[in-house]
Amino acid sequence: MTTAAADREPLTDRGRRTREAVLSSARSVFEHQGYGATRMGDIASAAGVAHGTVYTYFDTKESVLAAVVQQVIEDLLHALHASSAADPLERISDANHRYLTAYSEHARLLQVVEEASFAERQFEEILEQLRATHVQRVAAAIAKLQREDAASADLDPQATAAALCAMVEGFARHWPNPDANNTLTTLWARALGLSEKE
Amino acid sequence: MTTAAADREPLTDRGRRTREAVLSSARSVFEHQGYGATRMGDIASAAGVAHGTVYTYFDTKESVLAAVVQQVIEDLLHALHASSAADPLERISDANHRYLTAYSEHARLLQVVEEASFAERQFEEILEQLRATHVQRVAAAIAKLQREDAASADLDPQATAAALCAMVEGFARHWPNPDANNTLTTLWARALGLSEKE
Amino acid sequence: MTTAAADREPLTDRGRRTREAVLSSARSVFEHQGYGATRMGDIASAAGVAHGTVYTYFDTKESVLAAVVQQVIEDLLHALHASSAADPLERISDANHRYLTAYSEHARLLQVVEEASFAERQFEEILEQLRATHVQRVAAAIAKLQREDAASADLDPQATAAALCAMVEGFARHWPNPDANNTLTTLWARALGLSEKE
Amino acid sequence: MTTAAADREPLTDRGRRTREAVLSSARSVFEHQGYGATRMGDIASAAGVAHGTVYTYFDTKESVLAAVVQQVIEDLLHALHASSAADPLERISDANHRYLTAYSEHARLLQVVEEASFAERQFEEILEQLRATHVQRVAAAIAKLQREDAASADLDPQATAAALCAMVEGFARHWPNPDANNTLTTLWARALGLSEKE
DNA sequence: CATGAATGAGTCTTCATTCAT
DNA sequence: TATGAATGAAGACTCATTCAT
Repeated sequence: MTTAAADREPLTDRGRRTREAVLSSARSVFEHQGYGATRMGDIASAAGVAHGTVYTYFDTKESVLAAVVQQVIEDLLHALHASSAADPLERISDANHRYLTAYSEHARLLQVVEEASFAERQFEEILEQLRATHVQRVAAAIAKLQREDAASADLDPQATAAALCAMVEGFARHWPNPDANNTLTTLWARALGLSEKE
Repeated sequence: MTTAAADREPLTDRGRRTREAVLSSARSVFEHQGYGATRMGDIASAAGVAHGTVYTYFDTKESVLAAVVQQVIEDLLHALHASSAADPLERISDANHRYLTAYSEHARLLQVVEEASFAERQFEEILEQLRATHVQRVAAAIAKLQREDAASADLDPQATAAALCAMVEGFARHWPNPDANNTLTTLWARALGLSEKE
Repeated sequence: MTTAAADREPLTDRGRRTREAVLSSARSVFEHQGYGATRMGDIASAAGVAHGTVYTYFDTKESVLAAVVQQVIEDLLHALHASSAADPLERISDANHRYLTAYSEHARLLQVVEEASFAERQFEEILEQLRATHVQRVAAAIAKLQREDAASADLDPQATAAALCAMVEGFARHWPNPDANNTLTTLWARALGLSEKE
Repeated sequence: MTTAAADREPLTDRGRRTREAVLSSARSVFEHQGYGATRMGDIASAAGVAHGTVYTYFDTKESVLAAVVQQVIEDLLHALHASSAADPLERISDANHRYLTAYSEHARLLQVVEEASFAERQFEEILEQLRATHVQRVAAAIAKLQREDAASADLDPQATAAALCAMVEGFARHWPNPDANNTLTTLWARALGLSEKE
């Protein structure tokens, strides 16, 4: 609802192009060097602009990352929408697949955000928010499965969701492999007792 | 010969005490401020020694953290020993309990190590090594359960272990709660199909 | 030919209006923020024009202030004309009144000029010139009073004028109050020995 | 009562010497170049120390000036003590002489402080305080003269003091000449109506 | 061993001015 | 004329590390 990374919007096309170039270069440089090791000059060079030009659109290094992150977060939140599949198993597989895909694409940047979160509280909150959202959605999905008698009723949706989300995130972060989805879906299904149904 | 992060071993008793003080203060300061925000002077002040004294025992800031980390890693590796309980469920509960306990105790420092890992490759390797060890042990445990027919045979021990370890680590990091063990043990048991046995 | 600080004269009506707007905004901004703290962009914003437009009419920040100052100096010099009153006391009161009034009106800007005089020699000279003129006029007035036997003959007009001018300026700068004129006139009259007359 | 310019006190003799060198060089550089035009590096070079050494004792450029100023203000306040002479005229001459002497010695630095006062409020307050103190002391002296019937009773001590102090300060600032004291004393005496006595 | 002073490379950020459109 | 984007030199301040005592 609010564009947190407003800084200074370009008014012309040329400006728009420059800002995009800076943003895109920034993402690339951040991913390669991390937050702390990235110099504002690196970003400028990568974008092919002068040192000071970065400050035409962004106030600080922090706000450059914030702008980069905004897009990523939007993408991830988008990937978190519940699946509309009828079959419970498929729903889970679907959701995990979408999240794993999105997460993998942004994995390196998310790590950078985590690094930055030590220096700037803002990013800690962003990550917390993202995780909380993920857990909420999964908890809701579990509750729904329970109402449908498709998942074990004795599981606490909230705690279970937290654990399963941790698994997905951790898996995506440290063991990125193409088969991840199968493994995860199987484990989720078993953990939730999906096999009990019907 | 034994201590890898020794830098410069103290020769006198007084030296030994000073080094300990520095190390202990360092851990505390790192935990409170993070790696990047910690100044060598902060560590010195906290230890009640002069600025330069830290360099009597450690070559760099990095090596101070390395020395602090060493103890933590040893403790965590120790916690990873397989349980000797006879009951499979108990074995899992036992192992997770020990790891969660150890992890919680060192959670903040491990975060700091993660932060430092962006600046100093050394720490990235340490964390990777720790995770790999964790996964290996869990994979071995799963394989053993499978041989005992206590766990579903169709699970890939390696992949499953990776996912479950990710769950434990993520859970310990972001949702530290006292009931964690119950939740985790239940989910592990279901995921592994322990209930199928007998 | 007449305006010394012209930089670039506007050729069109629109230009004339823009230049006036910039000049007027500049004065206001300088008065509020001082010379050093004023950014060219602040002036542009206040005038409702683009950043670069200021440079259409002025070469440098310094020359903007110079243009602003010019008007002020003219006004002050105008206020320095000797009074035409017949009564000596009235002449003094009159002159001081006019100067104090003019000074008060421009007090803040004169302070700004003083600030700028540290960075740009030009303004130091302007202030010196203004003071010198003031002293000359007062010295002449004193000499005239002496010739009329209305002021003590043993006073050195030059030195006395310098001291009295310092008093007026200092008073106007640091203790601006509506009663200033009375106090000053009384002191001047006594100092000059006006009461001795008749 | 409080040492406002504490920053970081040296603990050793060597440190004490370095701090003094920096302070003394700083004063000299400030006087020559003004506040705004002085670079921290200029101060360091002048003191023969490395760039960073200045920061061993002072937090900011501002605090360097504050430390320099402190000594000056103390000296000036010291010069403001009332004269103990019996003769009223002598008392005035005495006091003015002392103040003019002290002021002249520090005139350039006081100008620099005035310059800095535009950027840093702290210095504005220091100058205001100094002026207020001066006025208070002079007002008290005038009141005393009035009680002794040595000065005209119809003068408002406060307003008169303000005007006379302005005269002294302005005179000292802009027309530093060796004869200043005679001129000022004469004018003060006449203005105060000292001649009326006896 | 311990101290604390000294070093100086490194970085972010500012902003007057220039320039393409 | 007017615009607003681009430039890049400049400077304050930090802090890990070294060194003289």
